[in-house]
Amino acid sequence: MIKPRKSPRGVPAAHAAEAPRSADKTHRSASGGPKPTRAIRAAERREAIVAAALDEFAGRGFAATRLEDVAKRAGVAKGTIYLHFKDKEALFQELVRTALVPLIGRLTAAPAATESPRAALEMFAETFVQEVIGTKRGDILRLIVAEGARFPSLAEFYYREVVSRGLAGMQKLIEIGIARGEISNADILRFPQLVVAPAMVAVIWQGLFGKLAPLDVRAMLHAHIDLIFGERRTT
Amino acid sequence: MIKPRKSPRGVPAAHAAEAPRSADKTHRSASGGPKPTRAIRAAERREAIVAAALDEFAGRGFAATRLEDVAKRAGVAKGTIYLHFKDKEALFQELVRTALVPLIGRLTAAPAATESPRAALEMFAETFVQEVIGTKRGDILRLIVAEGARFPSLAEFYYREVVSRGLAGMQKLIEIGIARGEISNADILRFPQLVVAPAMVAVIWQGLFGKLAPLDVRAMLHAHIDLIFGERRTT
Amino acid sequence: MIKPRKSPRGVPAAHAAEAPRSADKTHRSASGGPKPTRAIRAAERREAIVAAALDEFAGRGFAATRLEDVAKRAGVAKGTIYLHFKDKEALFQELVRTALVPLIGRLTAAPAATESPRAALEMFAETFVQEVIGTKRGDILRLIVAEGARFPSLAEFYYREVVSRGLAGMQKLIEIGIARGEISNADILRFPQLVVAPAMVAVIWQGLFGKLAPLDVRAMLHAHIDLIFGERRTT
Amino acid sequence: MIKPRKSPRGVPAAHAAEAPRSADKTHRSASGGPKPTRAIRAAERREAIVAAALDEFAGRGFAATRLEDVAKRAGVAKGTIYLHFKDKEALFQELVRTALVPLIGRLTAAPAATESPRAALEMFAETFVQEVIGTKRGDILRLIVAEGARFPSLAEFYYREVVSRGLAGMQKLIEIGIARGEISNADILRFPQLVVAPAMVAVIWQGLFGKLAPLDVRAMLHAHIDLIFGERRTT
DNA sequence: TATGAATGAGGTTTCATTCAT
DNA sequence: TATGAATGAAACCTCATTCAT
Repeated sequence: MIKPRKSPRGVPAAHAAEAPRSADKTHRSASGGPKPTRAIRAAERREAIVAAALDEFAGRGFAATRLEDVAKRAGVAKGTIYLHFKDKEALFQELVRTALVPLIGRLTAAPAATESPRAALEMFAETFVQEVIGTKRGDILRLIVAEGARFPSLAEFYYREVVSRGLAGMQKLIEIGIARGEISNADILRFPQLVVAPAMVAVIWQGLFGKLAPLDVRAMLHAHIDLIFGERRTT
Repeated sequence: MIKPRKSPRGVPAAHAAEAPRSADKTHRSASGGPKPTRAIRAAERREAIVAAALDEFAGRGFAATRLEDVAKRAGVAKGTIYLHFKDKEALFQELVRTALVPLIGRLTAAPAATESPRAALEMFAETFVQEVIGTKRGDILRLIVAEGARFPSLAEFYYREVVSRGLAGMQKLIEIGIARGEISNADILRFPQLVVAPAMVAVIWQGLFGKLAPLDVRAMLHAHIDLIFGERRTT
Repeated sequence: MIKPRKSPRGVPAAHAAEAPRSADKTHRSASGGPKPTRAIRAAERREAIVAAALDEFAGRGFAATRLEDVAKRAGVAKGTIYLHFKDKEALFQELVRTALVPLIGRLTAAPAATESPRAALEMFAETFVQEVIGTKRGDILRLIVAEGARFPSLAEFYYREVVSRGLAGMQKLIEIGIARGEISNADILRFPQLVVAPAMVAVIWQGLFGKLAPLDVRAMLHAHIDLIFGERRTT
Repeated sequence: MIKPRKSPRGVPAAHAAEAPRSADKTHRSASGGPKPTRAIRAAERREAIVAAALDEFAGRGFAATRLEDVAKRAGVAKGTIYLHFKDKEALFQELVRTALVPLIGRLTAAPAATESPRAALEMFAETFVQEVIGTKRGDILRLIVAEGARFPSLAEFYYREVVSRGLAGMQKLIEIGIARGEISNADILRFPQLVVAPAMVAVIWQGLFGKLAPLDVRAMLHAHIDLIFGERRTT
């Protein structure tokens, strides 16, 4: 064996992180289609790189992540990354951007789906707990919080694509709630951030203190919904 | 012992750092006070280093900060940093720790004001707006959010010294509010995080989107207090 | 001995670079000529590669030239170059060699014109000005001057095929001139380099300083001929 | 045998090149002065780097030279180079510039020193043979010829500081020669390059063909002087 | 035969850390 | 105690070369 060159002189690593995805040379694209064409293989590799990058960036932050580790984890050579991404920063930004697409879908789908604002918020909370908290999507959120200030274009993108849309959706919901008399505090309308704040804090909490003091996120979000709607919940 | 270069440009190590020197605050005033003793000068340098480190770390994150820049900003030589701190990581952790002391003081002082829970929260909000938002203290908060996951000992310290105490204080306040009938939703007691969440979100918001979409933090926090107390505010 | 990454699976290694294919000039014209045979197409590609290589090598030098750029300029894929040339160095050497053939032809043809030595030299000068200065051939000359020291076999080839022949021709010319009494300084016979030196210098000058201080090469070479023949020129 | 890394992006070898200057830790500055101060040591290191760089660049060209080799040869660490020079290119340009200073001194001193133009030229030739041909200075000249086209600012510098001055000096000399009737061909005045061309060619010749066909540079330059002055030399 | 995605050695450059002064 | 020149391990990125298609 070769000893890949990890922590210089036996310094721990602090971050369990191996198991290169052996790159499944025989894996066909998701559909059971014909044998993998070159294009399909390339797309798979690109995905593997992005997935590996997510793990590494989320675990170490942008500056401390080594592309060699990303490559190893993706099961490709270092140079291969550069066939798909101009440089480390492009990979990082692309990662966040592409990872956001399903996140946006998930979360903006929720409010649109239902009748009552309260039910919509509860569905949002449930979706958030299931699909964000403790998942890669949560890592991405924390990544943006952590690195956003250093990547203005990324912060702007995130604001434009996720934050402003999400908040606009929230405002719609709140308007309905106010109109129906379910929400009494009309000021919330000006600050839809108040509605989402506990979800953000939950993501951060789990990242920082999850090991020390796990948080019952679902219960917390429900308590928050009760607060907004000014009533006891039945559950 | 050898251990020449621990984490290259890198992060972790994860174990505890050194105990801060007793940091004599005995300032010689600018006017011709008693001539600065060696100890005083040393303490001043240490402070200068910490202050410079705060600026640099807050602006670039841990990994991307160069000690040379810290030294330059502090007006000392690179080597001097190592007379005061074991290594980059020790400086970083020390910085956060010492910077937290006044932060803790500030914020836990507020709730201590006794009149009404609502007044206490409003005072907390006002203090937060004035002393945290847009200040170095806000930078520290964001720094912890951004780097905490990579420094478990720091997260633990922060949880123990700030978070758990702050939340305990909040719980006391909420209890009083519930006892007085000012707060109707008793579940908040289980999740004092809900009370602080908007403040956290405000700090993050200003860091990421402050330029794009400034947030009226004071108004938002007041709206949140209204929400908690289930009534319109008079101001 | 290790020989880092050569032929990965014990493949023989492929001996020295090939002889240029007979380079059928039978261009298929754009209009519907006879359909290009495979051999013709291959020869055309090879020529395209060499032509592209000349441009790139002349512009950047050997080490700084990227085969990808050569391929792009030649309109072929990177791998195709390796179907025609063993490696980068073989392409380079081949380029210089094949490019020299017409150069040799051109210049040794000139002295062959028989009338008077002076007329021969003037014809040489004229040919040089028209066919070398400011052309690809000039680039090749500079390329040899620049890289020759790093490619002894190339320098040797150049010396054998071009320099020694050219100088021998010059000596013949000079002998005639001396015999006719047109050249009084017999020592030039020992150093035919003296006759060619200004031409070399002109090529270098144009390459380095042509932009800053253009040189009237033709006039300079004529002045030099006057010098050799010890008289004013009539033109 | 180990031969660890042949010529990676690079060129050849073709250039015996080791023996790091063991950096003489105890060597005082040239004068037998006091023990080396930090500044003196720093200057010595800088000189060692420049000297090593000259050897390497002259032997391999700019692109193919590895700074690691320069460092090794200079007896310093790789990083040390960057304490003295911004990057590889800065080192290269600085090297040529500083190396030119003594060259300029040498050569322009010569013509100024004497009475008759012929004697001046002969002294120039002698100086050139002794101080340039086969020396580091010759390497620099070839380096400029080889790389100048890729470093326009360097070519310009060389033109301004060396070429234009040298040619102006030559013109003065020629004027005197013409005035005295020693030089009959007045056209040379327009092309002082003609006077220097053989020297340039000699440098190139020795670099490319010196091993194959050594050139008696002194004799050649004398023959050239005879040519210019239209007479037999006595020596 | 032609392609170009993939490889990975190796190059330049950075920067935490040391240590002679 | 303070300095900052020096170190050298790594990081990012390039590009000659290979090989499956």
